[in-house]
This record gives sequence, structure tokens and C-alpha cells, in this order.
Amino acid sequence: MPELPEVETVARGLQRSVAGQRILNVALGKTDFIDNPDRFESELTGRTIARVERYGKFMLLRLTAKPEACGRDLDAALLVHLGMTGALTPQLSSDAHAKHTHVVMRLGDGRELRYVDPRRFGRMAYLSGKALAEELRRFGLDPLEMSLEQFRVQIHGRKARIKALLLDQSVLRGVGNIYADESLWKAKVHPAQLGARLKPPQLATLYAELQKVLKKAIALRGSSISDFRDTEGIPGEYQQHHRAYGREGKPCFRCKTAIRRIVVAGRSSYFCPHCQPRPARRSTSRKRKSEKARTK
DNA sequence: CTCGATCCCTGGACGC
DNA sequence: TGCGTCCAGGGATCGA
Repeated sequence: MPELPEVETVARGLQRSVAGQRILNVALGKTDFIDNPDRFESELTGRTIARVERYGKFMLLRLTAKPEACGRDLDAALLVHLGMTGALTPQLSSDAHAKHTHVVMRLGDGRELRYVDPRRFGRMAYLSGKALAEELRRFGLDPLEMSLEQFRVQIHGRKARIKALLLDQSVLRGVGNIYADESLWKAKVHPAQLGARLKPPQLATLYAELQKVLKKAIALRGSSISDFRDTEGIPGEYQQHHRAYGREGKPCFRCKTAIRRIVVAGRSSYFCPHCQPRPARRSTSRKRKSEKARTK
């Protein structure tokens, strides 16, 4: 499932392979994941992909202005979210269409940039100017670009659980379930710990481990759990370094205790019950006792 | 402000 | 082999 490292991998691949290419035409299949499909098609046709960037879990295909735009739409972009199963890859026009191919952009050099997404949890949108700026403003800082102090400001004082905060794209952008669990395991922080209750050293460790995990995962071209592939069709290798995610019942790499799975913030959360002890919840247990006493 | 529930969608795993 | 069922999960939305 594409999170920050996987999206970075794909964005770099596309930057290498399709930057500078002109989009000659656009063919759409199912369009329920595209904002305003008609406009999408007309605006993309004839535009050139200037460069490809990552923004959180989004890819931003920056587009050059149409010749007739006369200076308008200089900051137009194709926004792509891969959802769970999306793939955006350049292919030869002679290649057979994979099942669930929903967008085909014919490029100037004869290849095709194809979007394939069985579950259609992804999103595509043509955005420019104000709409693009507004869209991007909804998200927090990139975890690889933020300082420890900026991280601290986002977490301290928050009553939400740390796992929920890490997954919240308005708190920081790009982290998903895998890298949240991996960095919490490394930092020995329980996923249900409240943000406000993280001690300064824990916060500093979590910040550092999150960056380390993300950087290493990028270097290994992401995690391939089921079907993630880079733009050349090669799986990532970071899944071989997972210490918590998907390891329910298997021994912790540090202490051999069986990894447990619980649901936090509506997501499967894998953690070591020994290394990441459940936070003592003084107030809750007291409340429970007093409630029991009252009902009796 | 934060929570859980629900929906979107398909493929894969599993039980019979 | 072929059903039915459950689960995976990012994000939007809604009600508590």
C-alpha cells in the first residue's frame, strides 16, 4: 500500500521516465475517482509534464501552461493519490492493457502513461492556481522536512492517540499504517499512548526513528506487501525489514515476546506488548472503579 | 476536539 | 471447482 516511501519511489521513477513528455491525448475508463472528468480530459490534453514531485502520499505532476493560456495556470498540476492499489506507470502502446486500467495518457514519444487501480481508492484531479494551493494547504508538514520542534508542536497537548496523530495527514503528511507501526516499535511507544503524554525523550526518539525508517524505506524502494511495484515493475524491499507490521504472533526482534495486533484509530496496529507497554491510564481506571461503586 | 461507525471497492484467503 | 464470507485499508462523512 503506497505510503510516503512508495509514493516517493514512484514519483522519482516518473520524474526520470516521463518528465518533459507532452500528453497528446487522454482516454478514460471508470471515472468515479476523478474530480470533474470532462475538465480533467480537456485540461490535460496538450500539456507537458514539467516535473514530478511527491507531496505527502500524493504525486504532483507539474504541468506547463497551454500555449494559449498566456501566462495563466503556470502552477497547474495533476494530483494523483494511489489509494490502496493504484499504479501509474509508463508503458509501450503495444503492451496489453492490464485489467482495471482507467486512465491512459498518450505521450509525445509514443508511450502511454497508464493508471491502473482495481479498488479505485485512489484519486486524480487536475488543479491549478488557487484550487491547487487550497488543496495542498490542508496537509501538515512532510516528516522528512520538519524539525523536532515542529514535530513536538504537533504532538504535545494533543489528546488523540499517537497512532491516530501519525496517521492524520493534517498533522504530518505521508505516514500510513506500516510506517506508523514501524516507527512506534523502534521508539518503544505504545500506539494507544496519548500524544500529550509522550515524554520529551520519547518524542525526540519517535521523531528520529520515524525519519530513519522513512529514509531507509525510500532507499529500498518501499514495502511490497501484496502488489506494490515501482515504475519499472520491481518490488520494494523494505518489507524484509518490518519489525512490527504484519507480524502478529511472531517473536519481537528485541525481546522475543509475541507481537500483538489491536485496533487503534480504526486501524490494525502491531506492537510488542513488552517493549511498548500499554500506558497506565490512571484517570480511566479510577473512573471505572467509581462508576462501579456508584451503580452498586 | 476526538471518537467510532459506515461507506467506497475488489481480490485474496479461508471454510465447507 | 465453486460457492459464501470475511478482511485489508485511506479518506470522507456523520453522529455521539
